[in-house]
Amino acid sequence: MVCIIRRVPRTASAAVRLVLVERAAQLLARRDPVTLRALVDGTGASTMAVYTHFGGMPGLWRAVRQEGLTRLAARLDRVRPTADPVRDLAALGAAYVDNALANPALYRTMYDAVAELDDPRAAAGAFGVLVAAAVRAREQGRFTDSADPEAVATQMWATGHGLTMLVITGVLPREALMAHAPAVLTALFVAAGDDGERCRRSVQVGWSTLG
Amino acid sequence: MVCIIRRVPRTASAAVRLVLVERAAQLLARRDPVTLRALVDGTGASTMAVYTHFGGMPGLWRAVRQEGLTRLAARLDRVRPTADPVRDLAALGAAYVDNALANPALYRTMYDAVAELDDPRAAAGAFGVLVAAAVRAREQGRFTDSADPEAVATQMWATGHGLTMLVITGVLPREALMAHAPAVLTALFVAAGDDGERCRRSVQVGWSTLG
DNA sequence: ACCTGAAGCATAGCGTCGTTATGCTTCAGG
DNA sequence: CCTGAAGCATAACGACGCTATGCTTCAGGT
Repeated sequence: MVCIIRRVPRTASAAVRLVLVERAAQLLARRDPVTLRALVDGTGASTMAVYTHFGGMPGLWRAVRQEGLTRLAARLDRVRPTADPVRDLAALGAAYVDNALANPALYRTMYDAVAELDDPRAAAGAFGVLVAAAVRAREQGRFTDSADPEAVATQMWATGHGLTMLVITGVLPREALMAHAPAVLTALFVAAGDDGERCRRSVQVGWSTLG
Repeated sequence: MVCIIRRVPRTASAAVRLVLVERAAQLLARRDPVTLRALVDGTGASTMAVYTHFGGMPGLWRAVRQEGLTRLAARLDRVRPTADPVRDLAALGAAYVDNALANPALYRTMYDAVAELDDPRAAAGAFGVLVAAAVRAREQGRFTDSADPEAVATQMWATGHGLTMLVITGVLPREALMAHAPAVLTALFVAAGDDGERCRRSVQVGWSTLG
């Protein structure tokens, strides 16, 4: 029988991977060019490390996108559900934007080729949190029965992504995001069936969790 | 007195600029890497042409972004205003999306650094068309007096950009755009004050101009 | 206890990238 | 006719991603 399990290398291979990905995130945050030689300069490793662990720069970028998605998922997990699912949806939107503004370069990198990820289930998981909140909103009668939770989540995602990108690229100021995001979310939730004034209050409470 | 007006060079300088920018757009559309040497290979010019006319690759990218904006503005100009301003807003959204899907690589390039354009007035002009339609909607009582036309236009832009980017990057299928865009637009216009059913009809008519 | 073979890594080099220095050609203005 | 600046071709430079090569290390079999 062929041994499928790869033997554990003497230096924990996963550790080198983490160091390189984190260094890439550092370079991105510092707006430094993420070059092969700049990556390994700080770690003491040689350029070959990128090829043994990632198979080349495209593989490293894939890992970096995965890291961005992991941070996003962790940030969304910090949003604890409450009795008000519409507030929760707004809070998830605020957390999403908060994460993007905290790591703008990493956020942009994610969407360079988000279609090809190492682990697509991580993306599905993060999106599932949004859908789950929308389902609860429908169960509690805030959204009409004909409202599709996946559609609401998709529209939230798309609008949030659009506003976030325009702010990150410098087209719109940060204040514009704070001004428009709650308004757009309210419009979407009201269209899904929520009562106008009640929705406005829920969104305001949920969005204010951003600080 | 010093002559400020530059003399006309023997080969019309503007022509070379246009050729190079168009070649860049070709390479982008063909998904070929836009390198300095690939640019000049087809034109018979040498690499120096890029430096005499654009001062380097960043300058060329600026010109390419401007070209993308010009095409977008031309596409939006083809939308003739009607008696129904809400229909017009939806038609402008459809034209925007149509242009982006026709030139996806050029569209992405535009937003790589849309904040730094050669001629920001071109962007303001294209955006102004959107604002003007929103103003007409308010004047005709479709939107409430408290609705801010610029806010509606900004929210339309952001949501359209988000949906478009998700489709271009391959996250969402094209059908998703056709399914969600009219719904989001309707939600925004209803939030601005339009009547639900009337808005739905106007958006459907305006969006259907996409074909 | 020795041998074997694969994995991890350092070094050196390749081709291509954007960029620049240099010199030739062309032509308007005096 | 002379002068000087603009446009362009050539060649070269440093930095980039990538790869070929050989050394070191150590688990697993005999």
